[in-house]
Amino acid sequence: METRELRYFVAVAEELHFGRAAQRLGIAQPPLSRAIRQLERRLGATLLERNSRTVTLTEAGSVLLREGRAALDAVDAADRRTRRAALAATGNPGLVLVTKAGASSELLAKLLDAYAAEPGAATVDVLLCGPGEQERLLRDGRADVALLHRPYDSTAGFDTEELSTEGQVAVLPAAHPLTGRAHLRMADVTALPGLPLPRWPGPDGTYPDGPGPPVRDHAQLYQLIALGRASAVLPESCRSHRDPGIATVPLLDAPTVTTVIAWPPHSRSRALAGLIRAAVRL
Amino acid sequence: METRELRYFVAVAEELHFGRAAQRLGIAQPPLSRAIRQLERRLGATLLERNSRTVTLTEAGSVLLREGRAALDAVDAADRRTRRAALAATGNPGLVLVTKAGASSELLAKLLDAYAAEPGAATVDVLLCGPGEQERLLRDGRADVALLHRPYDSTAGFDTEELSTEGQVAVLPAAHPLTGRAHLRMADVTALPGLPLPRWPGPDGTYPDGPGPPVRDHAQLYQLIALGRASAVLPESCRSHRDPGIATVPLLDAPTVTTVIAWPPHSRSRALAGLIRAAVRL
DNA sequence: GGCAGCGATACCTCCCGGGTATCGATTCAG
DNA sequence: CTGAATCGATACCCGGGAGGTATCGCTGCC
Repeated sequence: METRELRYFVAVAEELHFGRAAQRLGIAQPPLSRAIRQLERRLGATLLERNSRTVTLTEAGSVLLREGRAALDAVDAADRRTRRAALAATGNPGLVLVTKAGASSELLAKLLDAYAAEPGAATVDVLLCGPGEQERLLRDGRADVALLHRPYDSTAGFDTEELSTEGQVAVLPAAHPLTGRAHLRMADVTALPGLPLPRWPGPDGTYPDGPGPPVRDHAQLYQLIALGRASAVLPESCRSHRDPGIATVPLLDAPTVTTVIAWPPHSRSRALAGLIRAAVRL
Repeated sequence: METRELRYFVAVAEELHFGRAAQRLGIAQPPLSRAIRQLERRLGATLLERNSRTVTLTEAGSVLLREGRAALDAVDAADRRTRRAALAATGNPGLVLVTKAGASSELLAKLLDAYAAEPGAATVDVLLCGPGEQERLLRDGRADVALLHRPYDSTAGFDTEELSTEGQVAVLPAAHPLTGRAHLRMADVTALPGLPLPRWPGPDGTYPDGPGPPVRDHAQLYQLIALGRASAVLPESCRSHRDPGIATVPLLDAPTVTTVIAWPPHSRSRALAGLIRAAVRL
């Protein structure tokens, strides 16, 4: 199986429309139809059910979509990491660390300081992204290491070390009556009239249906909360974000959040090993 | 990057010889040379240092060898799992479980019994292989789930659940004087005159240099021990293998061995989930 | 210095990936 | 019920590139 075929199939499987998929791939529709047919013949499997009006995935098709994405990520990672390794030979053998924008900022600062203080430390580029994007960046080689937050982020397929564990707090507009309480329960927060929990985008960039306002990062979220349009449940460390319009109340029964440092298995560069060592020493 | 190019590069990087690599790939040498050059041009990296007499890997080349193997495994896995999914639609949605030949046999028997007793259990094919091969089989889709033994096997990149932990024992010929002792230490066993520890093949199928006899599976090993030609350090459960020519003595300071059930992340078939559930209940 | 081994180059062939034009089926407007 | 629109499949053509053969050039080594 060639990566070209995989890319074609993934495009069609995501669009469920040969014309749009062809457009996205920058080719005409007929060669795309042929390529998919040929792929099906070679696999001996029907991947798509097409009745000239709608296209749907078969069982085998969804397996290939999932596995094919992973395989394409692995190929992309091979490409990028090789390029980086070639650059490293001439100059800058840096690391790329990715984390959610607005999360674990003091932990990250401490980590970067601790690592920079080590002899022979490499430069660390910090990449901020929305929630759910980190796994992707780590898998396809755009990042070398990530700070993830269980149970929100999945650590499946990565090596990890736990860095810290913390409870969660309710984040409310400062004027809200509940801010006077010493503590709350999840049930108090999930159904606040007029203060829905926000919706975060999924891995594909689209927002799930629901009542809350769509939100891309923590800055947006804080602003919406200060405006009295949303509430949130966040790790305790978000309290370091001082904002007069926002108050936090401890939650007794929210799941604890574990911050972990994660990296792709088998990647054992000296720089990465040093960063991980610095992290576990924190 | 196309998988064809990756296959070509991996072949050359493993053989370090264009002629042999071309033969292995079933093509002539000139197209292979061209393909590698083109790959290097596109990556903007020198992968191989060649001086018309010897070929060596550059730093970037070893990165691409490691990452490329992983990517090819992922592509192979996509291929195989899609084929299996297509077959499953027509008939047999079975699982393939891989474990080291001769290890954890009673645990495996209990697991298979427990799972088979569940309603709606799928058929489980058991694949036995040499040590170090399991990770490969799991990564490239030839197996769905494995029993691994830490710290001997690496679980990097897989999801795992611990099943059991046990100490290790020295395995000696029955006639050996040390068999009378109540217990031993590692130092007593590693340097036994005339009874070297065996050599297991590495992931590439070749044997490391050393004194011990090369060994492919546990049956061979037991035979060599009974013949007085080798000794071994194995998990306690190997005592279930009763053999009059063989005796075991507890080791006080050997690392404990943890048997884990491991599967590729993101693979969540109903059958696999059931097997894992049965395993953790044991 | 001649020879053997090995990778690179030159040059040719042919397959296959991609394009355009068109067909056939299905859906929907009116 | 009919015509138009939409969409995937088919027919056919073209060009690039993958692969083959012949050969060159370099490098150790008797």
